[in-house]
Amino acid sequence: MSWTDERIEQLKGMWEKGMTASQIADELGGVSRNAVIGKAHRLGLQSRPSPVKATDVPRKKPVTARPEAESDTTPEPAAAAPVAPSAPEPAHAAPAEPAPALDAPAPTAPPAPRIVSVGPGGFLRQGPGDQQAPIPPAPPRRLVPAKPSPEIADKTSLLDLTEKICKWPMGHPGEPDFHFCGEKVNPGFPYCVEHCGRAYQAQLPRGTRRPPPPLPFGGPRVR
DNA sequence: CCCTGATTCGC
DNA sequence: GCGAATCAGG
Repeated sequence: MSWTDERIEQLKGMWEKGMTASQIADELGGVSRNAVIGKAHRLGLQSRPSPVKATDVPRKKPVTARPEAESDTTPEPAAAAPVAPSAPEPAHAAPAEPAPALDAPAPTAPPAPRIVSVGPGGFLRQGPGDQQAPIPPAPPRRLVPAKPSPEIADKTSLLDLTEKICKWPMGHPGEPDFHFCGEKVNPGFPYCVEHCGRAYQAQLPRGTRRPPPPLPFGGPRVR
């Protein structure tokens, strides 16, 4: 399997959405987890929250270097550049939703999002006033043509989307019957109540394949 | 053990 | 450029 433009695109998207390399490899099919990671690096995508990068590892383990008979007498004590304390990541801005413009850097007070409570799926619920799309936008996964809806006559097209109607995709982009849910949204969210329930589930670790809460239309593509 | 991402290096 | 092998950590 080769890295076509489309597959690279998918990789990028999934990687940025926070999917694990395994999930991505799974989804793309025909590639291993390592392949995905390797490709991601080659693409310049880099290390988002890696669970394994907690401690600073100076990368001192050349696998094939065989440093056995290494008589290297230079532990280079102060040779390394004094690492300047890197500026901590500012709040991970989540430009998820419509909100256009509004570029007020607010250099003085970067207010932390006011978390009011935690929703059932683990997503953060915020006050009705300052509601914004929760952290990672919905991860509608790849869908498979399970059953073409017969009532696509009055379908909701891309042009019909507003902040008030559910943007849950129905079908596949590019296909003639692709449309959107079109229901009334759960205020503050891009989806209706029902699809919010699907969209904002905590990313299940991994052992939990998603059989119980069935995906919109069939689940990952099978190969 | 399972998982994760990172890195290396032969192809 | 690709990805298996390997490493390192949770």
